Amino acid sequence: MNEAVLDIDLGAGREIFDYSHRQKEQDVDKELQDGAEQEDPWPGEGAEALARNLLVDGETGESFPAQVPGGEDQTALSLEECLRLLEATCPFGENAEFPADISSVTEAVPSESEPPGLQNNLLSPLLTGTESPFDLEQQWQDLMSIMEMQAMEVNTSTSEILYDAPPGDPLSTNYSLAPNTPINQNVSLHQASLGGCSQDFSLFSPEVESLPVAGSSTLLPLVPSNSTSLNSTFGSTNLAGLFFPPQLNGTANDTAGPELPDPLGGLLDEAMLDEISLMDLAIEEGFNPVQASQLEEEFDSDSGLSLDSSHSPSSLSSSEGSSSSSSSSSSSSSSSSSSTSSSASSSFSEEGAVGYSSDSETLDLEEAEGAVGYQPEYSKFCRMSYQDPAQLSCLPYLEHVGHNHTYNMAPSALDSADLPPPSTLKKGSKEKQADFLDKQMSRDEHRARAMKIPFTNDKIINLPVEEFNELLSKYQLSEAQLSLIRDIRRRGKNKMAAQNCRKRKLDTILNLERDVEDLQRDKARLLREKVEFLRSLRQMKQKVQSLYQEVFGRLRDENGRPYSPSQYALQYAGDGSVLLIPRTLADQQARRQERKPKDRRK
DNA sequence: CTGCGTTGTCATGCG
DNA sequence: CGCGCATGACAACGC
Repeated sequence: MNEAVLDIDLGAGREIFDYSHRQKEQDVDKELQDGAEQEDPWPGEGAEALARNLLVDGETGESFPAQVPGGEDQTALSLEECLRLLEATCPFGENAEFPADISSVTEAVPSESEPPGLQNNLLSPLLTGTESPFDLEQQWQDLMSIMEMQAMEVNTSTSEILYDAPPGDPLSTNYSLAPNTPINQNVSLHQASLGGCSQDFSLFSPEVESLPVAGSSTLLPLVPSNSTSLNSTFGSTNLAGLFFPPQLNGTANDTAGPELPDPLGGLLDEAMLDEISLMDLAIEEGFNPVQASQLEEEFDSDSGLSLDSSHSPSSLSSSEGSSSSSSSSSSSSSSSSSSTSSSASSSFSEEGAVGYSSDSETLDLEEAEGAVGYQPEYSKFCRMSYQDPAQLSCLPYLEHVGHNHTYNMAPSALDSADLPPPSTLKKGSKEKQADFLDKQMSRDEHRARAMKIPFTNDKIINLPVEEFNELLSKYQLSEAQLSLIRDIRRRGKNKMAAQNCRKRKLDTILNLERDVEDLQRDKARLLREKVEFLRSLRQMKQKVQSLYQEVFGRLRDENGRPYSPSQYALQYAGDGSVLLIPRTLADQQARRQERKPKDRRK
């Protein structure tokens, strides 16, 4: 949307920008896809190997002993490789500052309030958080928008494929799996990032999870260190909970997606894409506006585009709001075309008015043919597409064929026409012809003939002012004749002006429709990209969580017993070390950490 | 006959 | 002020 506004503010038509712009977009898309592919082959055994290495890694002096020496509350351990591994799998590229970003996985903290049935209390953190309703609305809007886009795209034969992914497409594969995927949908990742904090803070503290969302949920920046990006959209998973029985959400471990070799990584991936499976359903079974609107009401969505817009081919009014700002872009083309017409009208042609000849006319129609939707209107415009008045007047007999009300006709017709109305004419071939030709005459031509105007109406109308005055001066004309001539000229000019005006209006409408389609495509693309980002993000978080579990599970106290997740937590320190600290201490630090962003906002 | 789309015309405003 | 143009509104016309 912003793009469109910007486009218009620049005063240039979209046609000018679109090519290079879309090239760039496609490049970005490619890069994003590549990034997503790279992250997929997550080494399932990586965590294990990592943990093994951690026990012996003394490289940085941050290693931790496999056996914690007696009674120590804090145990330093190295997660350097863990971080490195995560960084390598981070879809956001080398910009990721992972030592800071790992703190963003605070929702992965084993929570004391978790149900006791979970294994070691370690599996749950990432999967059982509470979801802020704040994001639900946003997510729902996005979802509705995507569905809307797809309903439109499916209903019309467009060259652009949005979610009609090929059978091998990872996304679609996942989406179709989603409804049967028994995983916890209540994933809370709102407090995903605390990046940029130099102070020691609790890693995986449950307290942090209750933090209010610190950022806006507008766009998803590419830079992972931006905490708002992580906050923005992870509520989407809760959407799945709306549609699938809650009992499906309880069990954690399950099959991984085909493209997700690691068992843990696949979990969230499938869960994350639940909402997209709805989109697939919308495509395959047809979008149900009633159901959607009910759900929409449930979330009080204020999605920018109305659902009806995708179903009503002539819903120009519904799209006017979103495209009203783009009228200036179409007006630019209009002005250019009007200038051509004005310059053309200055040149005199023997017969027929020089009408609005827009170069964009054929272009419009051609593009409209391949455009998304609005096919009925296209046919309509085809039917009423403007005939060139000059062409028409060159073929006067054609005027009788079509639905053409023009009163222009060839000068030769003047000779055989009479003033009395056609109904008074008698039978006879000549009279019939006269009748026919008489019908071709405009009222003004009849009047001109009646007033014995010595030159054709065409000259009256189309001659430049100077030549026109010259012509008038050549003849001795009465005041009535001069008045009629002036009226004829005025009406003729106005007639052409009206035709041009209507043509412009049609062009404007077509341009606006194209703009709407472009914007809808852009919106769909952005939503797609957003989903991709979310998928990557969730995978990353899943990996961090599994690493946390792996590391924590391998910790042993002086008696060789594992630490209780309810009593201890791992904490990431600013210097790169990871500490094992009591929960109470971690909670305190988490609360301190929580207040800081709040104060900053004030 | 009615509805609708097309076209011409008029009135008006603007440059 | 006249002119040309643009455009909304209206009416006529044909299907």
